[in-house]
Amino acid sequence: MLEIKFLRENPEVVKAGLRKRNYDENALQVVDKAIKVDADRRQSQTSLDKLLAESNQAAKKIGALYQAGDREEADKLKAIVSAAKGEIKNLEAHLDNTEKQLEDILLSIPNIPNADVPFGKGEDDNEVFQAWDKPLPELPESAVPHWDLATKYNIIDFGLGAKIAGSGFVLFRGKGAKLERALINFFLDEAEKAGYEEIIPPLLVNEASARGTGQLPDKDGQMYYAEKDDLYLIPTAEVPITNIYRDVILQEEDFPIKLTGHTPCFRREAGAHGSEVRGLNRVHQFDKVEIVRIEHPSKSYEVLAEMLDHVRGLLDKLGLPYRILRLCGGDTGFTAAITYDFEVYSAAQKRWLEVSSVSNFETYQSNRLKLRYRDSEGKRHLAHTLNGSALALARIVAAVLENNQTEDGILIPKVLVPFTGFAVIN
RNA sequence: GGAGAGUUGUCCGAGUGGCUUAAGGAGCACGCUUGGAAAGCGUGUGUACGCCAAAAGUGUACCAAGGGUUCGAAUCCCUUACUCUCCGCCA
Repeated sequence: MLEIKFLRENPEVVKAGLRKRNYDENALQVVDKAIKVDADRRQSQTSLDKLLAESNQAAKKIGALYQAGDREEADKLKAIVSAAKGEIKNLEAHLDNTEKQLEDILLSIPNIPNADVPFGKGEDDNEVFQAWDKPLPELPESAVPHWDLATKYNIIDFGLGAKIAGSGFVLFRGKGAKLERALINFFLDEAEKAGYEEIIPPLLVNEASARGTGQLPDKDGQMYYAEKDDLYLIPTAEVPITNIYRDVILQEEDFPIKLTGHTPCFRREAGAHGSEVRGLNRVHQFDKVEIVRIEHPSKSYEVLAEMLDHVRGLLDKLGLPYRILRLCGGDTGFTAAITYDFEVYSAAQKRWLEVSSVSNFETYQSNRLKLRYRDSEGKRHLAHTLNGSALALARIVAAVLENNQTEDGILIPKVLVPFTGFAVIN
């Protein structure tokens, strides 16, 4: 969430950011509301602190009086302090209430988009940041989408996924499973080469972690929730990995922090149907390798560019046609300051599929996480957090299967062959 | 799942209602001392939110978390989390 101090001092900057997210004048009032509640909060605290200071002093005096044997005077003072307790209780309740109200308001305000983020309402307004400038693959008439290839070669079974778990769950088998595992290992090895430390985190997280990275409260309902244990299945490795640094004060020399991890990702994604979501296009559980960076604010945009390069490299090596979108204000996620989406061309479906989303959250997550660093003068500042998919597996599999299909089978990209142990699925 | 013992600052560790402003030690930083270092000595050493134009300063809260008792709680009571030991179960 945004820092109240920033909001108080720069209300117009915040409003300009919210306009980019298509807030109308009426909705913008949330900013003034926050400032008003904050003023109330500070005033309440000042009064409460004063009362508490007085009562602390009185308590001390009572102790001294008892020790001096002056019970009468002590009892008199006791009566006075007791009488003031009601007012303290009231003020405490009021302060508590204002603090909660302020937090609710702040949680409802999304991150301020970076200046580079284009205006726009939805996905149609996203800017093509880097187009695919070579010809798109041409497949023969006989080419089929990946769900048909999956059945033809018996490598992915959607029916069994549905039988065992439900619609939206898939089962990989044989060479399909091996391909999935090969991609995971390839992505992890590439991340390791780029200097990322590999993490295997818990796949279930507590509420504090889900709040820390911003899945709660705004994305409640998109996560699977284990009620008996009050735990959430992770929608992305970003959640457990970034939360390593919840409530942490780093030293400047701890930067750069580069972490990666493969996890299954669980998403409820209610309400989608049709060909858009067929096959692997949208599933409840998919594998993903994530890269996470914790950075000094002065470095975060440099690092963002570096992350884009890393993802480009992966797709180049796999030989998949891709383009990069810069998301517009209306499509940029709640917690991100800027997001670049990578889309891969899936030639049989003739569709672009999102396979990576790389974002700089600036201080929005770190403020929730209380993730800070100490500068050379010993002052504390919020760090910047960034993350990106490198990459999301299911859709990559779809594109690899479709784009590389031939009469004689599906050709495995060269870089993957050492990981799969076979060069063709037939 | 059952029984018991714990959780104090950067770390170790004392602390059973007011002489605690959290003892003592270690670490760290700075200074003195030294040819230089070690030892020794001295000083300082957290987080959050207020007040103040700001710095200086100052107030409040924080002894796992949240509630409660009391004029006053690290200390007493309740709930929860986590750690350890033993038993049970288990890949």
